[in-house]
Formats: sequence, C-alpha cells, structure tokens
Amino acid sequence: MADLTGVQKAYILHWGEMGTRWGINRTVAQIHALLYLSPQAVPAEEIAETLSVARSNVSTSIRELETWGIVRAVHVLGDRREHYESMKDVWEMFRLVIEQRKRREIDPTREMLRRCLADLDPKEAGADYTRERLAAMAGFFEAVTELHDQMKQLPTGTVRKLLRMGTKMRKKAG
Amino acid sequence: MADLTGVQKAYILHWGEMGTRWGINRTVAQIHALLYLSPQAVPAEEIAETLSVARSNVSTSIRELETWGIVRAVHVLGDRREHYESMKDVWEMFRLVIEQRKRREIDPTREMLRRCLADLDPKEAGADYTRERLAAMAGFFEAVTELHDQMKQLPTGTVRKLLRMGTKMRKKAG
DNA sequence: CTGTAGATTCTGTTTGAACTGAAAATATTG
DNA sequence: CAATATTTTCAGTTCAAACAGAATCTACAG
Repeated sequence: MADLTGVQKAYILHWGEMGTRWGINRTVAQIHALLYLSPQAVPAEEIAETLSVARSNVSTSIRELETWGIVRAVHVLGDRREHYESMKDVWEMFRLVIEQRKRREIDPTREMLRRCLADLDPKEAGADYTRERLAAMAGFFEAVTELHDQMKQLPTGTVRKLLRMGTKMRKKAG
Repeated sequence: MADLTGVQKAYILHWGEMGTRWGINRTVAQIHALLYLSPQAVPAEEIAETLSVARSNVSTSIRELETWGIVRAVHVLGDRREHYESMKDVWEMFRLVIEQRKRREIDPTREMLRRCLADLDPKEAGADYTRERLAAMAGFFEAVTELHDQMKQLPTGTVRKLLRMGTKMRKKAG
C-alpha cells in the first residue's frame, strides 16, 4: 500500500475533499480512505509516507478516527508498531458517524431551542413571532431525532425495506 | 430588528456555529438565522449593522443564500433598497438544502466511484480487493440517492407518516 | 536498569478561507 | 443626463485551523 495506484489516489483525494465540505479534516478523511482501501492494517509511519504528511499529523488524525469508532489499532506478530485498520461495513460506518454527529450537533441545537423558548419574555415586543419561528424549528429537530432513534434500532436491512415501501406508496399515489 | 434580544442573539450565534460544523460559512448561517427570526424583510445595511460585519460581506453571503433558494429579495414601497427575507417553512428549507448538497457532493462522489470501478486494472495486484471496497461504497451511495429521490417526491406530511410506520414495525419486532 | 523504537504532545509556522474597505458598477430619481 | 443611492467586485489583510518538526513520554527488549 506504500505506493498508490491511480484509482486509489483518485479515491483518497476525492474523499479528502468530500470531508472538508462536511466539516471533517482533509487529512483525517484521506487517512480513512487509505485504510478503507487497504487489505491489511497499516502502521502510522507508512500512512505518513504514503500521504506525504507529518508523522505527528497522522497520530492526531488516527486518534480522531478512533473516537469515531471507525478505525482501530491492531497488533501484528513480530512488529512493535501499532497497525491501523478501518471498519469495512459501510452502512455501520455511516451509522456510527451519524449517531455521533447527532449527539454533538443536533442534540445541543435542540437544547438551545428549548432554552430559547423557555427564556422568551412574553412582554418583549415580537415575542409571539419569535416563539412561532423557534417552535417550528424545534419541531423539525424533534422529528429528525425521532427518525434517527428509529433507524438506530432497526437492523441494517430494514432500512432498505422501508425504502422499498416508500416506492410502493409513491406509485399508488402517482 | 436592529437590536437583538438575548434569545435572538443566542439563536443566531448557535446557528452560526452549527453552520461551520457542516461546512457552511458562519456569517452566511448567522444572516440566515437573523432573517429567519425577522418578521419583516431586512435591508442589507441593517443586517451588516446588527451582526457587525462589513456591508460587502453581507452582499456575498446573501447571494449564497439566494442560490440555495432559501432567501429572496423583496421590495418595500418608498424604499429603494432591497430587503431580504428568509423562507419560513423549515421542512421545505431543509429539503432545498439537502437536494442541492446531494447534487454538489453525493452525485460527484457516485460519479467518482463509477469512474474508479471502470478504471480498475484487473491485472494490477489487489484489484479484486479494491473493487470489492469501491463496490460496497458505491452501493451505499446508490441507496442514499434512491432514498433521496423518493423523499423528494413525497409531500412533506408523508415523511412523518413513514416515520410513524417505522415506530409500529419496531414495536411489533421488539 | 538502560537504551531504543515508537507514539504523543507541544510550539511555532503555514495556509486558505473569510473578511474588510475601497473602487467600480448598476440602478434610480429629478 | 447628471447626481445620488445602492449593490457588487476586487485587492489586500486577518485569523483560525491545520500542519511540521522538535521535544517529550511510554513501553519494551536486552
């Protein structure tokens, strides 16, 4: 894996750019792409060489991927170094990421909306209008949360089934 | 709206931070938050004052919000300036944003994956493994696209209905 | 216990996105 | 058409996130 094929390069670069668009560090995303394509776990040193980034940068990025739970260290016999491998189940990978982004971003937003609604001073001019808007936004985030909680509890395959049900409903209606 | 209440400040600041986490410019997000909470359309000058950003910055940001289709200019009698207002339907707003982010990010990724699969050289070492991984990722993105295409065609309320169906299925299984 | 490989942390430095203010362009009024 | 109001573009500037390399820490072999 030290040297990349054209296809591997293309995938890694694209994945890196995609990451930046969704608030994920480019290097973090690239490392993930590299590990995802690698049949064997890769030592940090080799990641650094392959992607031309500092060893320290790899260390930090790997840790982030570990906190997401989509990369882990494995040990190779006769090698003191840690080798890193990515989870390969794509659905599970995205499930993990979505779950955590929900926790880090959606939940605090719901919290903020609740607090705003609670703090609204009815005597203040325009309070009714503000309440209306905040409530509408809060409703949306509650629905998203509900949706997430349900998908979380469904086995992977069921999501696809629901998907197919949607198709039927649409065809009946149309 | 020139002066903000505590609640308005809290909402605008939070929304700005939220934006940055999803790859949306902080000021763009803040302006959107301001307009969303405003009962009347607001002239650019006033947005700049209220948020303490340069007039030119507002101009650029407003244009971006306009390309998303969630903010538009309206005219006020006896005022030469453009006034800007946000769409108020939260579900529609997110639908628009999601649709466009799909177009800008998901679609090109599908494209890239297809191209990678096509470009794979079977003689290259490890090509089979790479194909397997790329195919798995491509399958996921195809499913996401399918899901999106279906939700796009459903009226807003139906999404909530599907949501409720999910609840039932889960309760039966549990 | 000592020496060494490997991993992490820390301290600047770099870089690119975001931003400002000025200049240019556009639109509006009389 | 001239004068003025308003918006947009452009050329630097600022700033925070990302990064490199050195220093430190940790774990293990001998």
